[in-house]
Amino acid sequence: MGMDGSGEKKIVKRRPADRVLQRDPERTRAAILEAATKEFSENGMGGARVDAIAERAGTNKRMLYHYFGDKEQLYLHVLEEAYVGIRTAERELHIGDRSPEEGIAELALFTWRYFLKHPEFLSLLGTENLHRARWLRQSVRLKELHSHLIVELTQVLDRGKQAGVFIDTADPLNVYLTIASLGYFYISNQYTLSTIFGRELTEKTNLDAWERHIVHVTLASIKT
Amino acid sequence: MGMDGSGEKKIVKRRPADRVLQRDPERTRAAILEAATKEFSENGMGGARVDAIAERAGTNKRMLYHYFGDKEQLYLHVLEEAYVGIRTAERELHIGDRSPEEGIAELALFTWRYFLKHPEFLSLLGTENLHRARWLRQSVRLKELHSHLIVELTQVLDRGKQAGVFIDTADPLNVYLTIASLGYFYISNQYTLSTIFGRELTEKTNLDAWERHIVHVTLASIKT
DNA sequence: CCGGCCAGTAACTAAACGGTTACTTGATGA
DNA sequence: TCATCAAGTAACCGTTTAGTTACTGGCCGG
Repeated sequence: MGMDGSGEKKIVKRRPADRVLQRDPERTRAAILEAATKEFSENGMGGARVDAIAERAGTNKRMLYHYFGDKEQLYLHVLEEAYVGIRTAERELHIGDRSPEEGIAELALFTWRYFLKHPEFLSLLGTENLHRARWLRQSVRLKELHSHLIVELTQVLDRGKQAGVFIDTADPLNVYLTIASLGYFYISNQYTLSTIFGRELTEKTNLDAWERHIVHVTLASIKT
Repeated sequence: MGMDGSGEKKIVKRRPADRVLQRDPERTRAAILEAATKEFSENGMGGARVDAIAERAGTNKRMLYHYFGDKEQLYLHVLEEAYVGIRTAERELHIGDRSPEEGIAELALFTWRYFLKHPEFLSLLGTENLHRARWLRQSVRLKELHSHLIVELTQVLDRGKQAGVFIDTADPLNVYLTIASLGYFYISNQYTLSTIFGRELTEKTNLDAWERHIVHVTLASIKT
């Protein structure tokens, strides 16, 4: 909070509390991006409405086009921001700090909890895949934003193999995809699943049970 | 083929080969449904275009509204048809015929291969979940079309537990969701995954490897 | 203190969209 | 054989949509 540009000089800017809605490019830009994230994740690319985004952001279409060019570029920014979000969070994670088994469990827990906390990210992934990664593929920003997890995961698995606790055939990408699969499907398909099986999957007890299940399955699939 | 209504009576209908495109309500209806399945699975509910469906079906909008009411009802028919498709295929499956382990493996293989063969079903599931199962929930037809697999799966698991090959905590729904997760995620997210990991997931060798992986993971998670 | 630039507004436009109307064509049974 | 009704066509309609234009107002450097 309280960012006031490059170095506070002469006078402190007076900004009366009763008129917060003065000019503020960064605030407006951020508001549009947040509103767009909601709109796109709730309605997909085809269902999202530019007018709705402007209204949700408390501004108007002109600003949206001013800052982001057009609907597609705005969507791309939203998608990029979402990827940056999970990659940033991943950086806090150090799965090599403890035992290999604990490391894998930690990765599974992190992924599951991140998905659970950010359903809009899963929704955007779904939209992007519906369109065959049309925008992701043309994103220069995301091309240089790889997940470093595969590297770390490879090391953890190798340590586990040498210690004799993991099977030799355990593959890093497979482990990562397994964890992601179990988390993604449960959350993104909760509505059809709950309807068909007549069981509320988002109840606390069920969520906790699935969390334990993911860790169990992942470890069971690679343990000797 | 060769369905000619209720009982062939007096004369065989002459239908000259050089004028196939005569009146044929069933053909037109089916063509619209097929075209709609493609359009909805490729573009989602919001992105699908009624004009595009009519054109793909080789007919016009009037017929579409004639047979299905409006866009939403047409979408519901498409969704229902897709569910009927997988449920019908499931009926061929008898996972209790052999050993418990083979039964589970068979279920995993069936699910994976069905998903692989019918990506449009996965896409429709994605669209439906984006909209929080809005249409699925209001479908009377699908309410009485449960998967019988959970029942059969319960029996197979019980037999395995009694034989001492499966752990006592193995839960039918969890097993089913595990299998579905691993298949669904790999296929529906292939585009973003391939882009990010720089590896073509749909290459034959990778598909085969993942098929084996699903069976391995599923069994490893429930074996004693 | 003021000129130019940028944040912000609102009304507008052309095209696309879902859905309808007015009409034609062809099969069928009394 | 012809009245009837369903199948099928095409042009049309009102609304919504992404994107634009013409304008207002605040702020900062010279």
